[in-house]
Amino acid sequence: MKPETLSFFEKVYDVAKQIPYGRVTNYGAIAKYLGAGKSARIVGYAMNGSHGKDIPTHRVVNRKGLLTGKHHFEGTNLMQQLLESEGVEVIENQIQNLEAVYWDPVKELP
DNA sequence: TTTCTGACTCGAA
DNA sequence: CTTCGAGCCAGAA
Repeated sequence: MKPETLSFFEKVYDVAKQIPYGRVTNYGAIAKYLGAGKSARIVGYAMNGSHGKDIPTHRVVNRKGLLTGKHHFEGTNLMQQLLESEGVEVIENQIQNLEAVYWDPVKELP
């Protein structure tokens, strides 16, 4: 499989699917893993197109641990509830103890 | 065809 | 200390 044939979105989806249960990551980390450290916004945009796929987009937040994309979920706190159900403490749309649940694809993936 | 926007991040003033 | 701008890719108008 030639990675060149995979568009940026495909790669983003591939990484996002590999986020372990109870962990979270940020857009910049995924972008950096893909070799485009400055394309964090594209990662977020890709999440917008992940609707209907098996992508746990609720595990992807901005680098501050803030649930910037929660507005794109149904209701007002669905994203937060999904994270809390996985053992992630979330207060005011912000992940608490982020370092404990943070998952960096650059370090965790080969 | 060009232009604009978006679930972001970082460096510089 | 705070504030601001530039860069990245893809899709829609």
